[in-house]
Amino acid sequence: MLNRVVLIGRLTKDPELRYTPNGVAVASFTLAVDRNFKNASGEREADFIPCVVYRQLAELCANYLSKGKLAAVDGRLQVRTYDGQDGQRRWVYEIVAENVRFLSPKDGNSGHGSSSGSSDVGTYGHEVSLDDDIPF
Amino acid sequence: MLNRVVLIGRLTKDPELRYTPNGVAVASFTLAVDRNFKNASGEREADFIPCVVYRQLAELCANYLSKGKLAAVDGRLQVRTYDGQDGQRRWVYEIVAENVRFLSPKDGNSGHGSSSGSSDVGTYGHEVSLDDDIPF
Amino acid sequence: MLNRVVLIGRLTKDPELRYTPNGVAVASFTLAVDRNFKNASGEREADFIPCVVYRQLAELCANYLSKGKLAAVDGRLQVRTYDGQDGQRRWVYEIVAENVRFLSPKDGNSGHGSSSGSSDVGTYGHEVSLDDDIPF
Amino acid sequence: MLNRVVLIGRLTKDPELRYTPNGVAVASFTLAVDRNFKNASGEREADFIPCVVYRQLAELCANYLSKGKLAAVDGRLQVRTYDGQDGQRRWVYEIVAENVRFLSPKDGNSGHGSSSGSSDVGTYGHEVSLDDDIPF
DNA sequence: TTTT
DNA sequence: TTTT
Repeated sequence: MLNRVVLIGRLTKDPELRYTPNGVAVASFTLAVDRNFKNASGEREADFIPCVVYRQLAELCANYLSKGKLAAVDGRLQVRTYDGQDGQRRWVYEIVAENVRFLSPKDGNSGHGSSSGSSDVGTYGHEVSLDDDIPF
Repeated sequence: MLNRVVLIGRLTKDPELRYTPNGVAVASFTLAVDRNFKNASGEREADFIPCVVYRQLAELCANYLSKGKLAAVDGRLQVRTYDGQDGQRRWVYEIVAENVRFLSPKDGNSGHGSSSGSSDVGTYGHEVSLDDDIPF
Repeated sequence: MLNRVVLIGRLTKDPELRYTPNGVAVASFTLAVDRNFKNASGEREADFIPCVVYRQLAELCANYLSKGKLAAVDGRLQVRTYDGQDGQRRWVYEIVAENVRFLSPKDGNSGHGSSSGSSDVGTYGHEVSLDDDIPF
Repeated sequence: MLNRVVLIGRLTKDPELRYTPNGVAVASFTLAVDRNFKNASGEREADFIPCVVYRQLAELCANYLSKGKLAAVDGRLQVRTYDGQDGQRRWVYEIVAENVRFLSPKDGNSGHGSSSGSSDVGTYGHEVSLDDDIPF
């Protein structure tokens, strides 16, 4: 009926970009979302939450996001089921992202690779949206 | 950093109520959350999403909810990990509910069991909250 | 950047249905959303939150919703500004609903009008969606 | 019944910190939340959304946030009513924040004022939470 | 009264 | 292992 998820976290790796047989872009990545409480031994753990994105937004994610980048994901929690090679049924939980916001400063063009870690000064919280020109 | 989930769906079974060794009530149930699109064969599928609730709210859920009842859950997605008896690492995904709203009419007192299915006329969307008297 | 609102409440009146000059249906209604805490004098107050819906969903709301009905709204908070006839600038806050779920049992066909108040036994939590057939 | 809002935007000004007669800290600020569509003249507008925060989180906001900073707010939409000096009833809409995430890099200590605009390299998306040590 |  |  209603299924709404909002996450803010950091990518554990660079996103993976694939294409479906019919050519639809699919990006997947995992967000490390820090919990806001500490465990028994005083450490702050994180939930590692898989996310998938489709179409144009997938390609934007593959371009703008990389390991360690901060992102906000707005979507729904989807549960898929499949039968493992051992005959066991497994469940896959993942967030199907409808919107992704890139919250890390854009990497400066200082010549090295995109997931270089320490980023130059740049803008962030910048606009990358698929909903352009659709007032309602 | 931020982890927020809101679901509306129906309980697939009566909730299970347990207590931790230190006496904290824990209720668990699965919500069937209908998707708002149909699959290739024209059927509307559902995501089956496990939820847990703690303390007083757990006991309220055990009292008010039963198989087939409609409920709204507001909480966060938590991922736990454990090692199966086959030496394989498994992941458990579940919504830790911070608020639960009971959206089905209260069962009338027509004498039979709680998950009797067809419920009498009653009120619903009624208030059951743990946050009473806390203005902010 | 990100603007997400989920509400569950009851309609304070029947929805109003209008059409823009270019023929787009617009439904508006106010949800009374009970707070989950009590005020100083022990009463539970509600927030009265204006909502607008466009296009096909507007017409569904006009058909399915009426005063007192329970509904869930998923959308964004929008702030419009206008200048009053007294030369004062005013602000309008409203939820632009992207999804609406009808949580009250459907009115039975007992012959009287739609906002008759006491509803017959019926189904509820039923599916009314615009997103049909759009898997992603 | 259920009232959940998540926003990401930039502060239009430095937060204002006050104290209630009984000594409760209250911070207020407005978030400029860019819309993800453009208006008729091709510009991207923003919704300006007032937020309030209480207690310890208020003081954290006053310390960490300033004009132009990016923040995420998780809370509820509250509507207050008051009668203006002109005898007219007015409504105040504001987000009562239950959690705030600071998404801008921390200002470096380069000696100048806090809202100096261009911030030095620093960490961001850092943890500032009131929920520490509360596992559930 | 509005931010990048 | 799944609900209306």
